[in-house]
Amino acid sequence: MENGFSSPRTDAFPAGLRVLVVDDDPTWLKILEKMLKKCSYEVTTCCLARDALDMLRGKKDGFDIVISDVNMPDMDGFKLLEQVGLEMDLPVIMMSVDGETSRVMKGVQHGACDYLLKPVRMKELRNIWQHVFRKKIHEVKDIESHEGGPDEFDDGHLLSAGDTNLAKKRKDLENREHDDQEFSDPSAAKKVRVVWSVDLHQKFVNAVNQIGLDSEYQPGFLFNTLICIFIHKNISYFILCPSGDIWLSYLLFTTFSCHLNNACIEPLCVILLAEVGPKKILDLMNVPWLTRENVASHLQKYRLYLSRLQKQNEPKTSFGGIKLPDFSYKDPPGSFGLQSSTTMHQNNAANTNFGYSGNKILVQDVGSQIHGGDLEGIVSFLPAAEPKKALIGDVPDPQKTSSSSLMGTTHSLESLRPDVNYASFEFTIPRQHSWSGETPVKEQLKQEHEPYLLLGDGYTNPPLPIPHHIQVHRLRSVPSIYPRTSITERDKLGPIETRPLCTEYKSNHVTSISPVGRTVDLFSVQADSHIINPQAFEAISTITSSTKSRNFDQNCVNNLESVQQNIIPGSGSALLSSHGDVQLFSLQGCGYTENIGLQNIEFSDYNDSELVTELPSHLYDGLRFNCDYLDLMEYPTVDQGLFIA
DNA sequence: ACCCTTATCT
DNA sequence: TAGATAAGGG
Repeated sequence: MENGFSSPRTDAFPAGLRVLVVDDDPTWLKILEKMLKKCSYEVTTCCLARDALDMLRGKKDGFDIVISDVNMPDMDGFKLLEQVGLEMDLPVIMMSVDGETSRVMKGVQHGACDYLLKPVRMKELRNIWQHVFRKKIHEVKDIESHEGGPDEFDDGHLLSAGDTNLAKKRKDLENREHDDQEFSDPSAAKKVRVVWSVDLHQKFVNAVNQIGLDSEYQPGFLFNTLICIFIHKNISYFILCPSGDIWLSYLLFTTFSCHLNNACIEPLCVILLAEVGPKKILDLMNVPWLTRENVASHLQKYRLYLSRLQKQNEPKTSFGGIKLPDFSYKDPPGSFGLQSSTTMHQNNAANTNFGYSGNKILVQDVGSQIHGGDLEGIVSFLPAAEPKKALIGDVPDPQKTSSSSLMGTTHSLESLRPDVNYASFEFTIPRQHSWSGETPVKEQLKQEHEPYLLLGDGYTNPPLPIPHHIQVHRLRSVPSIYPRTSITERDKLGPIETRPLCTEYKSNHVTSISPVGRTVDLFSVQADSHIINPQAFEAISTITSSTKSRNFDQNCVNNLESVQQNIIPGSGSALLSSHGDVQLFSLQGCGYTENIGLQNIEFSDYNDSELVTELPSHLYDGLRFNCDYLDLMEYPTVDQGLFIA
């Protein structure tokens, strides 16, 4: 097509692809339009085949590709297909709810370049550009003399087209033989090394950063863990909501928030964790010819690069001048794998350096003065028994906490990989309670091999004035570039049996920090002299098990109970109760002898069986985060562009 | 079946 | 060295 992607000829080639969608069903039209737009395509819809034809005729070069339903009242889809084939050389994709071979064959015979089955998946739509692309390639080839063909694509990535085709084709092979023969000729098969130009790398980095920022709900995509920190009666806690789906986490959190709210507890901050994998990056990058393997490979190098970078900065890596224990007992920068509980145990004893590791974040209240090395008051956790499986039957002794209790816990999990995840937090709390989002909390996220047990000494802290309204002012998403640590067992959650009681809790101000670059200097964060509750964040350490809970109601109740039971006033250890997905930790600072007093938090609502419902999809919208959190200024730029070169 | 990470290859 | 590929694992 001469029209090619003339209009969209931009960096992001497939973006702007002009698609004409024809379907008599308005609902489908809408859906498709939405999906296509999501792919950054330029979409035109039409519910009548005739109109479609008219449009095409009247606007030659107006479209790059046509997607048409097979069954339409005014004109058979095949007929349309035929006409288009005759009059204009546009790739046409047919679709229908019926996958009968003969039909598909018919479509193909009539010249369809693809045949999609409804419901159409995003993936498929994302790939439709290929048809246009291929056509283009062929034309260029035919002309041969055109050396400038590739110029169409500024990145000069065209070279990899063949590779792309093959790669993509591999997957579609089963049902797309036709395409294969038609498009993957020998010449195209030549594989070309992908060159990660600065531009491309930038896209990569952007994608990484974006993960965790994109607030739109996409099942199984993006976020999957949420952490909420709050203080109650001078004791800080945090809730960990690991799940395969951030929204589930969010719902759980939301629900919990309501109770907190009732108890006049305000979350200090909310952190979202997201896993970053080649696939997601690839999707976000939206670079057609790139393959997952390409990204995976690059990601590997990137991680190495980051760890190198980190190592350089290591000496500086101390909190408030405190030298942190180093747990990376093993290995070089490259290995950030997750460790088994056992390993962790060992590590605990060992001293090593910081390292990154998946989904482990380190947040520290920089403002508070932490005494390095002082591990007294180690935060402990008490994984609660999971109702059903009771895998974690025994609650470790809070006192023993740390490694030992962890051991016990994890060991009881059979095949289940100890879904243990430690997180330490390091952040600066901007003075006051200005959780208004105006004072962005800067957080330094760090990843390390080991749970961090940083504790401060006891301080004498004035009681915290507790706001009456809980509001999540900040939501930070923190995509982890490092391998996941199985914080979650995604998708195993099953239907949520909870009902969001306070959807209004959705955050209004979400700020995010750089997912990746965090290592490097976020430490510059100012340590405000007026920390709200220094003691509160002395240390945080958490462990999470991903045991699933079936019944949120029950769990919540259990939670509460266990919390109340387990609280050991003055123990200085953290206490945790958990139902599979939400865990509550007390982060009591040393020297504090106050009871957690969650009595005020009522979970009774959960007892209402009527509340047990599946997560209504419409809630997603309601829970959609606002996007105003994208404060890019907060992004460290460390990694941008540094990698290359 | 799919995706991820790591190690190794080129 | 950078990127591809193979291997192992969840």
